[in-house]
Amino acid sequence: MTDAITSDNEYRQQRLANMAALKELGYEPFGRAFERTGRLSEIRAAFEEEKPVTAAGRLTTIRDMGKSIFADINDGSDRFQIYVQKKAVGEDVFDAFKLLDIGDHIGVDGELFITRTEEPTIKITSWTLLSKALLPLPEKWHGLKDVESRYRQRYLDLISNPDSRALFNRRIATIREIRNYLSNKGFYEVETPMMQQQAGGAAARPFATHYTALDSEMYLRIAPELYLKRLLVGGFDKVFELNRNFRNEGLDRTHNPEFTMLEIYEAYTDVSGMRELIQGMITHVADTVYGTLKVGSEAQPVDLSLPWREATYRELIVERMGDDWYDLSLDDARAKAEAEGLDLDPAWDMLMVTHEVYEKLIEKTLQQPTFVTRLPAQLVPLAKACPDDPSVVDVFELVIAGQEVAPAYTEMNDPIEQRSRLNSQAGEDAEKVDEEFLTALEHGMPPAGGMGVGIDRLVMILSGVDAIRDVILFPQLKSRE
RNA sequence: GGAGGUGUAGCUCAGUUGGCAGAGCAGCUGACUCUUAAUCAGCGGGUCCAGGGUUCGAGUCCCUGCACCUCUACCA
Repeated sequence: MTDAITSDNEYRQQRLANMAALKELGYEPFGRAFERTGRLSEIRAAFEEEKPVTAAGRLTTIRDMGKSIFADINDGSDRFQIYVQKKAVGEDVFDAFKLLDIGDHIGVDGELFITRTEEPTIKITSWTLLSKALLPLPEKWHGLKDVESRYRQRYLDLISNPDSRALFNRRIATIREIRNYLSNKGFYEVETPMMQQQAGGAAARPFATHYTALDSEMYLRIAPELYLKRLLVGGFDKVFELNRNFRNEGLDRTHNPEFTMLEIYEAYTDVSGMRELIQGMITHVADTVYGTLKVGSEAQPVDLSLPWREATYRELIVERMGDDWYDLSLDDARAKAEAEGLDLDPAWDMLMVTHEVYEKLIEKTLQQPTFVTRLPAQLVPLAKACPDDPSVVDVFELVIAGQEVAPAYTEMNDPIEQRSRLNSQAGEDAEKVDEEFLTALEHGMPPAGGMGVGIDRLVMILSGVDAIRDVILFPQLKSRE
């Protein structure tokens, strides 16, 4: 099955024979550029009976009626019916057409008409072979269901499963609309290094590689953050980067080792500026791509109507675990959490127990968009403290459909404080601290709000799919050797 | 890392108690000038994921491995 990619079976033999026969008749099996009136979707949109058109596409079905043939071609924009009549094209051209197989790319000249069953159709006068397909397509009715084949041979999935193609069209449109939105707000899109001497800006195991010319170890970035902040120092007041991050960690339903991340930084604002921005951005995408603010799936409906709920971390904990939660002794709190079915590490303190409650019992239940604010400072070492309470930080986590979609910070711009936090984070690996970044901060980074948005996850939530592999064209899979 | 599930024709799937390997679509031959999952008649097509084992006999039972899926654990 999936490993028989170039298997030499009867289908391939038959198609090779058809190709040889066509060659014999003067048809070049692998053609060159072919000028068409337009995409099939454009031809359909400008349909006019008796209008001459030139079109191209892949043959997807053939209905042979004897002296006339109906077939469908598809160019990725649309499917369109063509009609080949022996009387109209002549016997030689007609007989040669019968040597075509489903999957072949052809170009056609003809005239538009509407059949008795009211199907817009091209009645062809001539056709050209553009590319012979030597292997068959998946079945027309059931499509390609085998999950592994759908990922490994995504092209077959895209050809035979219209839902999959539609989902990737939405992903493409989502990314385009995010860029439009941010560009219209005056943000500059920048590109910063994906290969870094130190993989900073997040805590994750990086992929390591070796740069031969410099004879040095390099890492694929786990986040662009530290470079984007250098640009804040350099005078870019509104920047974003929308591109790939790489993390050398496990694979599962919601994690792919390379994933698409949007990071946004804006000078002279703070976390509340980010809140306005993300609400505007996501509702813009929903409006323009989905045409509605009611998105997600039937099982996981999401209503993006504004305003979105805002709740402090503490409020959510108390709401779930009772007014007295923060007055309980560690033992009593543990007992209460365990009674809720949580499995707690004996070494955990109150902070960790409480956070386990948040992650396991609360976050997953936040179906509608919720800004969780005022997180404990210990959990978020790189954000600024709230002015009225240094034990909590001025951040939010936007949670939708039980998933963290966008964390935002009022960014740390004090180089002294930043250095001490990075040092304590690095522990004994002092060389892991990005000194050049700290130097940049000492030149003065304006106060700023910053935010990260996991694009794959956003697409999953808006489209209501639950596997990240379904929104990444070529997800990571193990080698089959 | 752990547990469970799946793997059969190009594709989608059946396969009973261990007893000749099945269907639909696709392919091939033939019929058919408005079909659209075209229809009708006929014909081919298998490394049953791989490797061992049990048995007179294994797609089916046992062991090992591989891939994929789900749950779980780890992962700021």
